[in-house]
Formats: sequence, structure tokens, C-alpha cells
Amino acid sequence: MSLEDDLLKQRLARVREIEALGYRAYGRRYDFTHTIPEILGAYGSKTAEELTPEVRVRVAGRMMTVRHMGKAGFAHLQQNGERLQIYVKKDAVGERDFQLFKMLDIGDIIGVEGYLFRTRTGELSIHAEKLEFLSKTLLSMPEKWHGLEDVETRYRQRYLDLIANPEVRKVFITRARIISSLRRQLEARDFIEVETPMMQPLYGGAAARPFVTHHNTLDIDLYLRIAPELYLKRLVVGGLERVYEINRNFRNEGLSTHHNPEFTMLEFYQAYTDYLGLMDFSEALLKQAALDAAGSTDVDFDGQRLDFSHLERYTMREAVVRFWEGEDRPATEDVASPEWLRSHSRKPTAGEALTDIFEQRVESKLIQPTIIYDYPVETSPLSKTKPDDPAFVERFEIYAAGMEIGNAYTELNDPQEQRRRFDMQLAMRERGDEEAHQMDEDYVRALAYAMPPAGGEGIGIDRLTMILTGSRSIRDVILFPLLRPEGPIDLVREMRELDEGGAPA
RNA sequence: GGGCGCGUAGCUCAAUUGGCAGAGCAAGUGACUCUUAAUCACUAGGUUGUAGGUUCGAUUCCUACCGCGCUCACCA
Repeated sequence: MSLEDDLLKQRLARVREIEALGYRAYGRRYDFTHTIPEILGAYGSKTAEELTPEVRVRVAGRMMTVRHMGKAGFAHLQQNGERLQIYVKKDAVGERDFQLFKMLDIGDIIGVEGYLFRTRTGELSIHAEKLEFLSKTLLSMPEKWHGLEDVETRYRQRYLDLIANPEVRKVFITRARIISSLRRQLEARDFIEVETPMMQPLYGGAAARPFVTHHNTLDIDLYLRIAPELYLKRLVVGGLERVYEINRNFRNEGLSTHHNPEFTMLEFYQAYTDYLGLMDFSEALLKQAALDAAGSTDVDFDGQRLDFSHLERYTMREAVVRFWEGEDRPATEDVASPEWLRSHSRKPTAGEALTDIFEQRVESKLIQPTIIYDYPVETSPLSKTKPDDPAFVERFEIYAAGMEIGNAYTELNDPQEQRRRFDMQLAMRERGDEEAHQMDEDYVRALAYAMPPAGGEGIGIDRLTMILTGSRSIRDVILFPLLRPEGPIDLVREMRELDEGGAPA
């Protein structure tokens, strides 16, 4: 017989004891007067004298510690990540509530009514006069001092992580703040939030392998989107001149500290601007997001101080020259020379070679928030070329802490040119490039109805959150990151056995 | 997919050269009406990730597998 078995048996017996005392083991509505953070905020700095006349409160929370002393005891209740002590004295709560108090387990959820006071050691506490039982834990909580440290358990059982590790809760609150900051800023500029299909008959808008699913009634395969881009631009054609979407993309790729197969992107499109306009906008967006999330434009990440008050800007060629480390630093003429580029990369074209060299030698060095602009045309089938150099497109990416966090360009709105680019991608696909873009004829048709000139941008919410919360792994900013399925848990089997065989002990 | 590392009680961690698997917290019983990592006494809790192998003897050494982490590859 396992411990878990024993514990379960004990706890299930306790449920019956609690009910025998006349309480519900799984309670219902509890009308509280304050949340615990509200009490700490309002009375945390009040002296004992200032707590008279009596401040009466009703609060609910999860019991995290308990100290019994015969006919009295202390416990801490936790709610919304903060803790408040309660003092339960038999004389004050009466026989029945005190019986209940003695039966409580760490992790149980209770309601307490009483008045605020300060203990001899000065801690703000509730002098309990009435207890209510609200919900019973059947399993034991993580260790009270070290918390829950096992990384696998933290990701698999995020609820335990959130209970035991208050800083985890803060990360996800910051994540929510970042998203709401971005939303607020977009709304202030008259962007409209939309939702476009996540299940798509054709996938596009990025270079990636998709997940495939199936619709039974229509009997067709559908792809989970790798990007919302092509749908959002159809909306720009339709006259939604400023649109955005914040939602999930799915890419069938490996996992790493910077990649989760489903991840959250903000994508927005603005008619009548171009990538230069988006650079200015990006700077404002990120600056304000940092202020709203971290309280400052200076953000500490992994021992570095990142300055979000502005974005440095380099062309891709400039960046290769500037951030090159080691010998043979190229000159400005070198990075413009197809011969030099091809001699420093195995990629077939000068443009792909430049991108390759940039990714190999520069990307990880871009610690400060930086815009890299002017990309080779080969890897950008949806962006507009530079008027004075058709080998390059008006595109930029935003980097920080060595990671790509944003991607933007002046949108290609010439349908004939777009058709030619798709044809090029089809040729690449023929040659075996699984990630080459598919032909999307309806998208070409949409452009054929005239899309206003526009700029579009995507910002990776997970990676931005990593940076603004100091998280080194993307799994620390995704509540339920993808993991291999867990083995048998066995809890249900044990509960079933205890339920069937389980006459009251 | 490759390399490296980790996996011991519900949680956090020990275990000498291969020699009786331990502690704290959590749990149970008892004492205690201002404690706060409460204290004190006693009790229970283990197929050492799984399966093999070497050995008189394996938590320890070897092999395979499972899970997780880091890293490389992959990933505009």
C-alpha cells in the first residue's frame, strides 16, 4: 500500500468527519468583505491602536501553514499570491469551529470571519470568530520552505507551481499586462481586433511546417495556421485599414528554450504606412510595454541591462560588419559583394548567404533591443522590394537578448509580382524545400482587387514576455508548455478502489 | 535526431571504495490559549524511473528503454 493510498484514505475519512460536524466538505458561495491583498494594502501599515474600533472582515483563502497550540493556533491563508495570518482561539470561535480547525489540512480552503489585530510580534492577523469550510485537499502540498522545484512537475502541474511559487504567478500577471498594454496602444491608434481562422485549408504567411488535422463532415484535411498574415491582409483589402490579432500560431518544429510548437503572436497591419513608419511605431510600442510590465525602460535580463527607451537600427549588412567577432572582419564592400558572401556560406545565392552569415555570426550578439532592416528578397516572398535595389526588401526584424522578437515589412501589394514570388516558392518546393510558401490563389485574387500600400508586423508575445520578466526559458512564460504525455497517474484507480471498498473507517 | 547531465518517501535533499536506504518538511497520536521554518514526545511512510546484466552483495558499476533539463542540429 502506497503512502498516497494511506493519505487518500485519511483525507477521505476526514471529509466524512467534517461533514459529521455539519460543514460541507465542498462548500458553496462565500461572501467575503476583502481579498487578502486588499486587507494587506489597506491595513498592512496600521498600528494596533489604528485598528480600533474593531475592523471586521470576512476573507477566504487556502491554508498554507498552521501552528497548533492546544486550545488555540495560528495559520496563514493565501489568496492571490499573498498571505494573511489568522488566530483561532477556542474561546473565540466556539467548540464546533475549533473542532474543525483542528482537522484542517495544509491546502484546505476556508473562510474566516473576525476582526483585525496585531499579534505580540506585530503581525497583522485576523482574530477569528467564525470559520467556514470551503474545499478539501486530498493530496499534500509541496514543501513549505523550498516550495516546488522539480521543473517537470512545475510544468505538468502548473496549478501546484502557482500555489507554491509566488514569483511564477507574477510572471503570468506580467504577461497579461504586456498583452493589455499592447492592446491598449493599438486601440488608441484605432486598430480593430479581429480573429481569423486557425484551421486553414492552405497555410502560409511564414516558412514552417504545419500541423495537420481533419474535418469529418467535409472530409478534408486542414492545417493549423502557421501565421494569420494572409487573412489579415485580405481584411486590409476589404477596408479594415488598421487590424490586429493576438493569438496562437502553430509550427511543427522542435522544442527548445526559445521555441514552443504553439506560441502567441501579435500581428497588426496598417494601411498607407511602410516599414519606416512601423519602426517608429515599434519603438513606441515596446517602450510603453516595458514601462507597463516592468515599470521601467531598463530591464534586467540574464545579467544584462536592456534599454527599451529606443531601438538601435542597422541594416543587415551593417550589422554583419559591426557585430562580427574575431579575425577577418569584413568591410562594407565585402558584405555587398556576392563573391565574398558566397565564400562565407554554403547557401546558393548571395541573399541567402547574407542571411545565413547574419544568423550565424550576429543574431546572438544583439543583446540591446535592435532593429535589423533591409533583408534579401529570397527569404521574403510577401514583402515589397526596395525601389532602388530589387535584391532587397523593405523588411526589418526586432532583436533583443539575442532573440528575434518581431518581424515587419512593407507589404507587397502588386498582385502580378506576388504571383511571380509564389511561383518562385513553388519552384523551391519542387526542389524539396518543405517550408517554401504555397500558392494561395485567393490571396492573389484579393490583391487583384487592390490592397492599399501597407505595413505589417508580428511580435512574439512569449519571447517579449521572457525578456520583460527575466525568464530564460519560453516554458516559464507559457502556462502549459508542450511536454511528452505523462505516464499513468494512478490517482483515479486509487480513488475508485477507495470508493468501492471504502466503508467509513 | 546527436552529445552531456539528472531521476532515492507526497515535497526538499543525504547515503564513505560496491557492504543494514536516512534526514527535514508534510502525514498520524499525544502535550501546549500570541505562534510564525513554532516547540516537545512517539508512530507510520521506499519495487532507489523501468527492464536486464556484472557481483557473495548494486541507490552506487554496465547495457537498453522511459521522462525531464542543458546544449548542438533544426527553426526566415
